[in-house]
Amino acid sequence: MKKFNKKVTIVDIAKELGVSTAMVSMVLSGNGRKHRISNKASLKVIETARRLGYNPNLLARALRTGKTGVLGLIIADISNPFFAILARLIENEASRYGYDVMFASSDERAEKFTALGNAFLTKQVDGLIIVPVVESENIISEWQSRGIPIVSIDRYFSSLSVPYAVTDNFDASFQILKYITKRGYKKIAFVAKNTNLSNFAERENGFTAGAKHLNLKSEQYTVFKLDHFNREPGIDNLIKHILNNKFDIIFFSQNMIGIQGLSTLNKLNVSIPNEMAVISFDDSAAFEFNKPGITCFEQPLDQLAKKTLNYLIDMIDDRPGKNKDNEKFKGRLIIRESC
Amino acid sequence: MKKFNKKVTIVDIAKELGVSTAMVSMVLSGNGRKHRISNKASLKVIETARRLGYNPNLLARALRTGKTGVLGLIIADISNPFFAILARLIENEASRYGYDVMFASSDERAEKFTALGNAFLTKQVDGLIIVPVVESENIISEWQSRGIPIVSIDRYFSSLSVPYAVTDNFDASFQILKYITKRGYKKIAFVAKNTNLSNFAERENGFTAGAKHLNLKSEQYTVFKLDHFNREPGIDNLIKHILNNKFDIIFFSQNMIGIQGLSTLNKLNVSIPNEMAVISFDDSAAFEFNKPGITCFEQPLDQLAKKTLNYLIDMIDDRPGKNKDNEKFKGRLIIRESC
DNA sequence: TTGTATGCGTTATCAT
DNA sequence: ATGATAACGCATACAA
Repeated sequence: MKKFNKKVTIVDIAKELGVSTAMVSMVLSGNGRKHRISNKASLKVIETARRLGYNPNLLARALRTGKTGVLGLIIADISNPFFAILARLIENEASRYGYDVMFASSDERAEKFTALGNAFLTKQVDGLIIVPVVESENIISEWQSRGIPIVSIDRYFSSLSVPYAVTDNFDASFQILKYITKRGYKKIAFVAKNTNLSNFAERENGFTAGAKHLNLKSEQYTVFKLDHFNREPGIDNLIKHILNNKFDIIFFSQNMIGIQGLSTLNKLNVSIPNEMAVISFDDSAAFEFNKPGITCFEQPLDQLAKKTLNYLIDMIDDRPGKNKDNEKFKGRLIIRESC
Repeated sequence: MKKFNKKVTIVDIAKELGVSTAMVSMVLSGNGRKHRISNKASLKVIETARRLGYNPNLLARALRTGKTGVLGLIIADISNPFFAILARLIENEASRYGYDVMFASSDERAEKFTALGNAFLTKQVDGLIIVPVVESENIISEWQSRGIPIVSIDRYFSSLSVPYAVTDNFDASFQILKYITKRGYKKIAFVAKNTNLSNFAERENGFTAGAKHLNLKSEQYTVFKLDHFNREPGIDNLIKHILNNKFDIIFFSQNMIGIQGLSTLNKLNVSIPNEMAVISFDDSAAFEFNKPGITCFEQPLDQLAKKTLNYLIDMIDDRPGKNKDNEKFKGRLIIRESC
């Protein structure tokens, strides 16, 4: 593809006006006043720039200043609606601060996560927003020690001092459990992921701690764990097992697990909530449109996105500690008919 | 944030080995063989680079070569699952070619679309993948005349010669209509968007042309149009109108329209398919989990993504016409219980 | 086979 | 208030 009009640079403008590129640069980068460029000179420059169709080469500027105006976003999978919505909110916030964002999906794999982050850094992104994956502490720590501005969202590692914005998952599970018991259910199946990622671990801890706090007997609740990577189709069997063991409610600990579990229940023609009640973390179109609608816990994604960018921009602009450097946000129950 | 280890550059490596930066550059950019650098020299350079922890500054390279290795993706809204899935497929394909992608959501607004594209171009993306919006012909045409590699996906403008990969929407509607009539439905409400964007227009054309081809009488089908931007909540009223006028099936022309319409039908406790049958363009979790499941038409998104990147990479690498420069792909019906 | 020198477009330091 | 010029890190035409 040939470029027809070769690009016009500050040199062209300087030549056209018989002034120095220094002056042109100063006014065009918005530092005219700071350098006390006269008003008429400024205006002339601006006018000529427009007339010639000047566009700054942000690449050159970035090379000089060290700032690209681009953020790297690593989530688990952009095609998962949970992350898609999160990405949209992050996009909006980033844009408010004048940043563009490059995204990529880690598929929960540490090697891919590492490669993606390194690729972004080689491209000189100004900062990283990450959804950390299993076994990613070391690389994150390395990035941080290199001075990369980095914030994690949705999950965090307590062993690291990386700022984060996450849902208060412990409290969330506790809330859900209280609701379940208030509704009178007596034997609860908590379907979890077999992983120690903070978000899932705290959901489980919130559940078990809540059970103790509410004086539930051990026969009244069980925690089942599914493979984190969804490599085995274990959910069908698990659901059957739960059905066969007189549980009266299933508490799904996540979006995708809930959707899959629901799909299984539907296939088996289980009547909800009569034969089995259901409640799940995260909302989803599937939950809204299932009949009956599935009661669920909605995370405060907008707050997570806002706070994440707050932190990140502060780090990029060298204002550490202007904001408290991590926070957990409360979500809310969406009551429907399944529980 | 302070960077502790100042970055190591090819200069450092050259100094360390007492060779020229030219040589280092050649081997490190993978052009060692081309320039006939000796094997031992190459190995020494590579080893030292690794030892010193060298990372190429892609910004500098880009400034020099004019290629950033970044693609700009402008879709309507990343939080819409349709586009989220598309984005994921595009991400995968881009990665196969070694590209990263910056994304942004146009919200179907021409001004935003324009601003986003220009911002990406100022950042020197190597190419643009766009879902064109209403009134965007001019700016697209301008980009193209500037020699920007650009491919449109999902929709296209026949007035432009921009390569595209889209679903054969005309054929799709025809297929759906044939299925509807084969199933014996007699009075069809086609719920469309009031826009002349190619994808929606061709769905409508396929529908009306199909109706004529199948010798349907004009009383047997009606096209209803909703505001493209969803500014008015007209769908509730429209659904009621359709119910009151003895249609026996609704054909939703799109994802979001189908979901909203379904929501309304559910609120009104309409029994599907007895009181009203339903079929929709695009699949969705809502369609899968609704009871009854909604029959729908699935677009071949993977093929669209693949072809889009084929075209784009060929343009970037200056191989115009290696591929046929636009194509329409067939999708398929997913039969469920609603029709 | 390797080195020299220059430029990509911009910003920023020092002069004047 | 403005100009000259050296960087930023890399790639490449031309020499040797």
